[in-house]
Amino acid sequence: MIEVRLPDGSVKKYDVGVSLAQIAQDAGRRDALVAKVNGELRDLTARLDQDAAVEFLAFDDPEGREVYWHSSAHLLAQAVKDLFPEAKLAIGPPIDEGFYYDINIGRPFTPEDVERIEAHMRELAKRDQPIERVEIPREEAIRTYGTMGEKYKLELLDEIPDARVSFYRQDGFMDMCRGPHLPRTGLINAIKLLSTSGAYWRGDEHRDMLSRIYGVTFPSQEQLDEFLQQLEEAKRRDHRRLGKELKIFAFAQELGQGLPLWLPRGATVRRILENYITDLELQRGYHHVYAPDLASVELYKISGHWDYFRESMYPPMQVDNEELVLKPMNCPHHIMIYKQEQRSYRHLPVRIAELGRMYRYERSGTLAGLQRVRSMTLNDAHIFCRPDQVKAEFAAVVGLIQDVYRDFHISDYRLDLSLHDPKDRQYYHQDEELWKAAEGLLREALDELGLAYHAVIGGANFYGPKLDVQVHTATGKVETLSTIQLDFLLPRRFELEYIGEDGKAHRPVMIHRAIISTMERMMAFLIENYAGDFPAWLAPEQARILPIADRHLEYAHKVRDRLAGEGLRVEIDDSNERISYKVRRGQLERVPYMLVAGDKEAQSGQVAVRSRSAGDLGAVPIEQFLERIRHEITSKA
RNA sequence: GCCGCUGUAGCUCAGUGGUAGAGCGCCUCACUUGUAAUGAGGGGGUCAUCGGUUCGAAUCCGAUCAGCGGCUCCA
Repeated sequence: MIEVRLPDGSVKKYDVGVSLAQIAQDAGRRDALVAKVNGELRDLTARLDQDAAVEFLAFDDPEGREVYWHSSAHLLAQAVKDLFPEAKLAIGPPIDEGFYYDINIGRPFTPEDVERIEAHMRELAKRDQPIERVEIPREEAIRTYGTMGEKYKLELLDEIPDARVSFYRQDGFMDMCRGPHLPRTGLINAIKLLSTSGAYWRGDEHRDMLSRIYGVTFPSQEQLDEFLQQLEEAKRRDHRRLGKELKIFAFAQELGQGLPLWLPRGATVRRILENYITDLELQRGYHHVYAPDLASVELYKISGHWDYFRESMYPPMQVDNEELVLKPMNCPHHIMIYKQEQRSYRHLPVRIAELGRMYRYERSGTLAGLQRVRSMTLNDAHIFCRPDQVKAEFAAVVGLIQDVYRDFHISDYRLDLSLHDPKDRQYYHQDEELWKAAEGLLREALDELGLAYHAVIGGANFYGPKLDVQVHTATGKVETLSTIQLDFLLPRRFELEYIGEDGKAHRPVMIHRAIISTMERMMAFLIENYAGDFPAWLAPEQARILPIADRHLEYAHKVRDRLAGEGLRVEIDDSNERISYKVRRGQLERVPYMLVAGDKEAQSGQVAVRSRSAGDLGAVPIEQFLERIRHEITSKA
């Protein structure tokens, strides 16, 4: 007999060899998809031969869902193999929201193919086949896959050192897999294949282009419907759609790809953002500068951008005896500003900031609305400091980020510690000592602040490691908003110095940082985060006066002048329309306040206030409304 | 850049080999209006661009450009 301990603390005795499925059934866990035995995920079909702590995971558990989607990927592969026996399977993992499988059938999947595959998956699921784990000797696996011509599987097998490898079998279909998996295909009820795309084998653009099919599955149709509805909701938040609707920015084919136009309303919001962050930085000891958009190639040869960043730069243009490029980064310029005077240790840190316009050649397929563009203005700054000041400066930047995020109500983010990949000799400078020093220092600084982060190998810049603040876009992608980068390299390349207490020259450390990202990306993020409803302090139009009839126009102008005189952004809807129509238009254009002005209001010096979110608030004196919106603006509510 | 999909009026979309349509927006007129659409009339598209097939192309084919979903890359 063995003892099984369940999460509720109860202990049950079982015969050796009892299946986890049996235990789940006894525990009344009909929703169990997979088990965790002594903290390790196991198939429900697995058997126990010694005492263990067992818990069961259902679909509502992230790990349970992962298994569910992993098995769904197998089901997809099985369906494809049935319909396209010549298909070569690559990999099919679960992802955050669903799963995919990379497959090569020698041509892309057509929408019709996908429909057939989806239908066939349903059929296979309905057959409710048991999913079994089998372990076979490595040699046998190589032989089998060899005769099947499964070249991707063979390559994967190459990297598995174990003598025996595990496979999962359902209904005659076998796939090499570590598992675990669902016990039966019948648990997969609601199936939707979402999209197809090309994907390089092993993510390497020099290798085979495979066809990837994305899908998602749920235990019930209701859950699937809800998921699909959420996708629709997300589309409504998409900054590309809202940006057009709300006349914030635009692209023109005649202008070129990735080159956004800021329309008046967007420009207004941008100006507020720029003033906001500039003021904050000035308060915190930054000095704002301006640098030209063009610079000599020489500058970037010194910095190393020419060697490491050239493919993201626009090609140089020859003018007279100079070779000029559009600047892809602001750091070398700020370095030149640092070098304008001899610096003493007493002057450090020197914090040089700029809303720096940059141009980067991004590959056309990567451009996305304002999230990824080719001309952008970065809320950039470079802090030149002594080594002993790095941690304090780092902490100050983190503090600034936290303050700013509070103002913008940003709470859903993740910290990535982006480190260099020593194997990538192409992109990273080769001084391992410098990497060690910079990365070590960054980790220390983070640990001292008690910040939770996760490390990303290969995420660093060529000159140093960084801390990236990652946020989600409406379409579910992850983008960097803020970044803090530690750099020991450029000070050396530019031979930066400060005179120390000892009267000798020392080398400063550089911190590159961006708080509200580029104006473009921040704008995209804010549109999505607020779903188009900018709070009053950011709204391009804060209030709109709606005269009831023509005879109220004069009063409307008086109100406008009063409010505009206070610095508010106010318009009058003087169109020949009924009030309900003007209200409707104001709501659709997301104006935070509408001020209705009719006979009553004109007589009493009032406005009937309508809030975008709360509706009709009744008539109040103009001064009272002013007080209300002023408070709302200063509190950034 | 690569793979796939898409491209019709300012916007959202219908039209699938036989000389271009709707709703909204825009303009004009009337109504002078009280919190999410007043009514009537009007203007507006070389159907992304270029080339081909055809008696005839928005429709079929090719190329180019742009957008979208991914891959790769990144603020």
